[in-house]
Amino acid sequence: MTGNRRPTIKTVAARAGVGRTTVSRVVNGSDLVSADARARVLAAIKELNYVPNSVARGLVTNRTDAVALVIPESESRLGSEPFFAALIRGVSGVLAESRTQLQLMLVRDQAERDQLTESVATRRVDGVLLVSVHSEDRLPGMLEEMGLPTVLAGRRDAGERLSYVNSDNVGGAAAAVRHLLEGGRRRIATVSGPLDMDVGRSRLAGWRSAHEEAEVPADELLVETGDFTEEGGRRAMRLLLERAPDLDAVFAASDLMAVGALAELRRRGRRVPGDVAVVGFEDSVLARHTDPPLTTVRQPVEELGRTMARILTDITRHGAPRQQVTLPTELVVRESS
Amino acid sequence: MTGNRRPTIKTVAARAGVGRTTVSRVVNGSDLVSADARARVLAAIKELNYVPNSVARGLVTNRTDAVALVIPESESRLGSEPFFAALIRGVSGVLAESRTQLQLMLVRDQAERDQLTESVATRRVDGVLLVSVHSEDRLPGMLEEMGLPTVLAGRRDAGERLSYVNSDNVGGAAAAVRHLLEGGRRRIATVSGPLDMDVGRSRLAGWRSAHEEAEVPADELLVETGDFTEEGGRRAMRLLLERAPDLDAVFAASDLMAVGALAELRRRGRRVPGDVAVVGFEDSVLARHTDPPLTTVRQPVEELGRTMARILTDITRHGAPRQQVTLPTELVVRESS
DNA sequence: AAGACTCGTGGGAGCGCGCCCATCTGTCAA
DNA sequence: TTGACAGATGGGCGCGCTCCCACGAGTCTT
Repeated sequence: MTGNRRPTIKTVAARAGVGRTTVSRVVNGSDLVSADARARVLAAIKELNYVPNSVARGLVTNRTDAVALVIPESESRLGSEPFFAALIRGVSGVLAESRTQLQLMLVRDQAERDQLTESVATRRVDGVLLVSVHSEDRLPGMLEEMGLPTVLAGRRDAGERLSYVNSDNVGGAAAAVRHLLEGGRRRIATVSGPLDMDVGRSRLAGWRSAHEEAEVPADELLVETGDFTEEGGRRAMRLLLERAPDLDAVFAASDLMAVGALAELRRRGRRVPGDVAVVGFEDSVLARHTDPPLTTVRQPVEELGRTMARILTDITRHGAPRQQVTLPTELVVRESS
Repeated sequence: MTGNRRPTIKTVAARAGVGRTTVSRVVNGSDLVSADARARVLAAIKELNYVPNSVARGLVTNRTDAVALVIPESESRLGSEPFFAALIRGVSGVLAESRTQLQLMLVRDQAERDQLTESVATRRVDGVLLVSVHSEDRLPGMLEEMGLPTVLAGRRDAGERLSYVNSDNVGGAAAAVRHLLEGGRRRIATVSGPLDMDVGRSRLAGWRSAHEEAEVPADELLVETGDFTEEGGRRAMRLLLERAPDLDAVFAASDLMAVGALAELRRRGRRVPGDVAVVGFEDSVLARHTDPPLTTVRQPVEELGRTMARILTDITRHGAPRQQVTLPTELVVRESS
């Protein structure tokens, strides 16, 4: 059984008594084959246990049936992980349907990021999914310039021209703040995300717009920037408490930062939600396990992954044009508010 | 810039005024090239922005410089995710060094699993990393039979013949139970993992051996099987409490099951660690965020991933023989015990 | 009955690359 | 001067596949 090489299309053709082309047609589902020939070929394939060599096929078709998912390692650290796990799950599900391979690329530093362009240039993938792009990021542009279809998770800014799938960050943040206002809170602080990312700016904009809408002045003293990590949330909370001891609520732009804020509040002896209400963003697994369970804005991460994969597939397989999609978010009220 | 096709080795050869072979030699680092020719080729490569087509190369070398990481989707659900995230991080780090691509394959069901063999047979990868294999799993054997180097995370049973990297499950579990015994506990229950997995059996064996060693009888009534999920941990805890209301400690074979156990204990009004001490296994991010913070056995997951990747690379690149490695575990005492 | 189609079929060419082997150049010893 | 040899170089070939196009056999039309 072992020892002799894998059968090629030639072997199968000989076995079935037909030409290579006919075998190729059967394998690729062309209907320009007689029932008789098709049957013989299929039999031969089964007997020989033939599997087409996709590398050889890729050489001539100039396609690989694989896409890359690029994730910056620095931001996948810590508990941001649930986000990536859910994303991968969504992406993977859709890709499996279209028999497309998923190349995972964790990018640690700039060096690896540069290398990425090259690695992608060797035509190992038909398209790229890009996560957490910063505003000034040049990678997406470079990829498009190379003619490689690209879909972003989130956008670089409001004027994004590439394909992307985004959550309704403004709407979600506004809903969170509105909820706090309705609960009678008036000094609502926010731990924002990095302001060089659209997701950070948008969630902050939602915080502002909800205040505006309710005609409650938004005090800029109540804004502190975090970096989406637990430690960043803790640090921001500390600064906020020092600056505005009278705050009665916090909207953190991520669950993980909310966890940090909770820890700092506890350390300072502030009760949640008694003294200070806390709301996060994402509804990761974390949110159900904090003490108290965290009110948060649910972001459909898995659906986001699915949509990204679907758009990319549409582009690579069917030549579809660029698409920009925004998915709705939803407030999940638990006990921290 | 766009429009004209990517340069091939031929283009570069013409540009540099040398033959294709010389370009190939330069690209692949052969030293049978004069300094002069090498310089000209390198210049041409830079000018034309040439990147070798790895698909074409793969066709002739019969290598892809890619490996697959296969993860059963069912078990990556819920909060088991930290494990996979850390594993991926470790694997990815080592692979990046050897410029190897990582194909991620989430396998949802048996159908996809069958398809996997085929997909792997198309020679898109040089080797396979396999996670959470059950004892009767035939996939590893099939892969090896196809001549595809395979490294397992964990082993199928004590007599495993394939390459694997394992944690010291017996030792870790024994250390956990020993710790509980030293704390004066005498009725130590355990929520085991699935017994059709070596990891489940081994951690249970550790529970037994620590009892034996301390000459404390191990009551089989205190054993209940879980499935590594939070809900499974909750269910097992419920059954244990009904069967043995006098238990004063629980060793859960995973952090996630420990979380479930904690929830059930709280629901029943048992205080932790006052009434019942709880110890988990893995030391995932979860463990630091439970209430109270969870004592657990640390498993070096990222190192496990690194080691797997290293072994696989040694095999595919240098023809190294099979290797079987067991990594040490370490008890991390927090407040739940 | 002969042209005009349609359908099924298969061989040749070529995708971009690495490797084998023949060729060429220069150097050194006899 | 000649032969031997090492170093440098390039062309042919083939990896396994898809696609183009030519060809034969049957069917339909006028």
